[in-house]
Amino acid sequence: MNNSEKAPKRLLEIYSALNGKYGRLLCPLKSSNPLQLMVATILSAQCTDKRVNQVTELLFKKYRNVKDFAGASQEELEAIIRPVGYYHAKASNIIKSCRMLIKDFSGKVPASMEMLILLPGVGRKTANVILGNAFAVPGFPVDTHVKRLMNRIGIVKNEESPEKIEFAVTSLMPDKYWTDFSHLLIAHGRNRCKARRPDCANCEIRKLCDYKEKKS
DNA sequence: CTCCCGATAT
DNA sequence: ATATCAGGAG
Repeated sequence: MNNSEKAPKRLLEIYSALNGKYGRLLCPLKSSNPLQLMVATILSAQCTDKRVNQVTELLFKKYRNVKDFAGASQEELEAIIRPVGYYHAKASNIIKSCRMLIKDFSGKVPASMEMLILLPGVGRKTANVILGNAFAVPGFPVDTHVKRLMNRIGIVKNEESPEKIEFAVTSLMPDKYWTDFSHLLIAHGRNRCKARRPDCANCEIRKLCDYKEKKS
């Protein structure tokens, strides 16, 4: 018994309390391969996964592989992804990233953080989504939900950077839990611990959380 | 730090 | 009308 065994206790209790409450854990982004997951995750910035999935259904019929995306017309790609917002930057990043995949990565999405974040439009959050969901490599993506919940629960204080939150959680929890834990936090953030009107009265982890709902 | 940006909920 | 959504780049 040492400190490294005691430290993860609180996060593992949260994990256990949430596990199974939101059905089977699935990646919210519909995709059937690493390339599609990379594209879908680039599109997901500041947009609901529901809308991303609506767009990708059409998108993946028109563009079926890395070469299709690398040779895509900027205008045609923008027209398809427009509903997700930031369409100019996202279309540009997808085309540039796929050209880089062909030029520098043998046409394949790399399975390492250092390589993934070299791709335009791919930061640590997107890279961790790809690692965890496409390659089964341990990754803990910190999105808006994870950031909000980790602050409310009290794992971190006062809106620390996503990177600090990522390192705080990954240092307190065995890597085998990271990907599933991120899915649990996202599901909980969407259904219960919402940004606007958190349902603390019915919260499964009320006892494990520092946040108290304000009564107006 | 600002900017990028459309669709939905409140 | 405003806040929010699986963020990232300059």
